[in-house]
Amino acid sequence: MPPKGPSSAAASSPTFSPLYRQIKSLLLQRLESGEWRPGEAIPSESELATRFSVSQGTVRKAIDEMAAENLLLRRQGKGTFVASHDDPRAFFRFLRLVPLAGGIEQSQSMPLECWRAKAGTEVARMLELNIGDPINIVRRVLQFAGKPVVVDEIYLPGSIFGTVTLEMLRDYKGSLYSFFENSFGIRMVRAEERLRAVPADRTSAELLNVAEGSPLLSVERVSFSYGDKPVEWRRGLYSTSDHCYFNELG
Amino acid sequence: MPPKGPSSAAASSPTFSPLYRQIKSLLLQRLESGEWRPGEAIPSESELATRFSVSQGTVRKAIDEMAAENLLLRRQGKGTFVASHDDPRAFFRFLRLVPLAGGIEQSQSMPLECWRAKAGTEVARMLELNIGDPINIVRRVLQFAGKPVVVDEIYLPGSIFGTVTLEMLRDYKGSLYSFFENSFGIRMVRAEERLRAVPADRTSAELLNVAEGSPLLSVERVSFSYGDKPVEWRRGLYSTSDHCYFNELG
DNA sequence: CATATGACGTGGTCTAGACGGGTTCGGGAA
DNA sequence: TTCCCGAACCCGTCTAGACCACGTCATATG
Repeated sequence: MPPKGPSSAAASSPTFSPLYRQIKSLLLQRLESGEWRPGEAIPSESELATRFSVSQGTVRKAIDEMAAENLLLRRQGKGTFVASHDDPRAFFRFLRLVPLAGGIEQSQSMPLECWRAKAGTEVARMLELNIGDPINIVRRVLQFAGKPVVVDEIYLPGSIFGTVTLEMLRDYKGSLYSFFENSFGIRMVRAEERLRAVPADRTSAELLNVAEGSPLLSVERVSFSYGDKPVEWRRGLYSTSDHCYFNELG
Repeated sequence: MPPKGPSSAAASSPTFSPLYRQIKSLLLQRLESGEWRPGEAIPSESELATRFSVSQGTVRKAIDEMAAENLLLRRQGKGTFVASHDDPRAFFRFLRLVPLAGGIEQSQSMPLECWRAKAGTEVARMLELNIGDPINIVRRVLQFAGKPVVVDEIYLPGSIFGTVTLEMLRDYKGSLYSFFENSFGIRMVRAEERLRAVPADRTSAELLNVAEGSPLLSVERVSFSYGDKPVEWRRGLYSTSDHCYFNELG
């Protein structure tokens, strides 16, 4: 069979994209539709190749890109799997807090409140909602080695999360994103964070056991699911007396 | 010619690495030795393939990885180039500060002091030096739109930088890393940052035009050159009233 | 029953060759 | 002289097929 490629047709068209990117789009659709769920294996490279009528190398290149974006996880000898927040490796991708003293600590989430409300202007803009749309708001404290280090306020669109209750949060063992994934089928893929230094307000100071007005690290985050759809906005206040936010610049 | 690969010899040896990684190592050596300088083009894929007696695809895979690490820059039709901090794209990789209001601002570096000293315990540990080794210390202010936003203290090993003077810094137009690259042939490849919120000390507060004790973002950075060699340690205090530290979590 | 052994399916590596698309430059046509 | 077009060279894409390394599982063997 002669190479087909993007020859004759569609070449140099304004919407042209190479074959492997078209394959990637198809795979992304499958992920987004939930046809393959987090943790599950997707079909083998050779099967996908025959199914899409392309060579194995083309499928491989599509999967390579998706693996580089942490959407898929390749395991030699076993197969290719949909990435999941249940995987311990995924934990530290979204929580960049490390102890100043070194070592690794286990974190524990302590939900405080959880209620339903209507989106204000800021939350609506961040989550691409209309003002007044139903949202869930969660307030929680994150502890390291038994000491409170982070106080979070988390906003989730009601349209896709339905109703979240304090009980559900307290009962779930594991990270919040793992909870979202298993309870609502929503997988966080990417996030943008904006960091500032701010003085502690009264209530946060009490929760974190620091003096009112002392410097805290403010971390505002928008998380995106498949297709760059924003599905979470949160603001965290980090006490950085014993921990720091670690970041790697490539 | 039959595929050679890692067959027969060296397979499953403890120090085994695939061919394309060996090629990558060879290319890294060339970069490290300065045989190919930043901004220059490296030999074409086909020439490297014949030179190393491997297929072009193997060279391609080695270069792909290095391009993903921002060590090389591919340009279709032109060639493959050694990444350089002169490239405007490299600017924002190492300065994650963006205006809160949006938009893009030009930054300007204002060197304040520059002197030679001996490494203390902390700097020596960070830069893998011996205590007492000569170092250069630079203090500077970074302005955005004419307003001071960052005050930096920068430590550079004297063994590789020689002596840096205030005049050199003031005369150079461009980023600091661009200066290091062009004046000393040292290219920063990677960096680790640790962020905390701290109260402003007296001198920093004056330089940044904020109240003493007000919250500042402390950013400690170790920068690495080729071969993960630490070649810079710095601490910056960021005023985050009009700017924030932007980070993307993949 | 417990443990080797080997077949089989998976991703990982490598090769060889073809063609597409971007860039540059020189030579021929207007 | 100016402009256009093709050659030459680069990276980008795609194919086809080979073999390797890893993991699993059924089966044979003690």
